[in-house]
Amino acid sequence: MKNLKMKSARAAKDLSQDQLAKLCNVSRQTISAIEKGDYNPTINLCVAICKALDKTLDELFWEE
Amino acid sequence: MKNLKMKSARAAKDLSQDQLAKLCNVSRQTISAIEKGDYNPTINLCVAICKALDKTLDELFWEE
DNA sequence: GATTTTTGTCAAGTATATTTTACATTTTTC
DNA sequence: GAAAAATGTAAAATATACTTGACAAAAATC
Repeated sequence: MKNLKMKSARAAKDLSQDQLAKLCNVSRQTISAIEKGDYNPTINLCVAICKALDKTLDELFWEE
Repeated sequence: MKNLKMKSARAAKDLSQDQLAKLCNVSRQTISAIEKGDYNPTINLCVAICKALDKTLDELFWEE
């Protein structure tokens, strides 16, 4: 499913997908696919995203 | 680096690598490699491991 | 101390995360 | 409302997560 927590955390930092992608050293398409919920990123990428957005793993990638 | 938090959470549940692997539907070698810190699992696998060990992502996979 | 269970590790193969290029659509800005 | 920026998406290629099978070493059990 879509990752709206990530999308809103990115909005809160006023970053485009492309800017976030560069901060994380991945392609824009990868960021897009993760927000869209298409796939299953690696933990290292999740951590990079969290650090770029000042969030933790539980805040962005945990569901009950 | 080694994931000692995961190793000790597994010990706390008295599970072998093989038993944890079965709970997560992966091979024992994958669990071994993650504990050893050799590589970079996907977030879905991390979540499966957390649920099997009654921990959250931050507890097992977050570093400052 | 012999047996069994658990763990480390390697090599070759398969599945899939991620990239690159590219174009269309939507949203923002002037 | 035209121009620019941001996003959705698709196909083909590449990198790497993960599997399978196998053997040796270490730790636990008797």
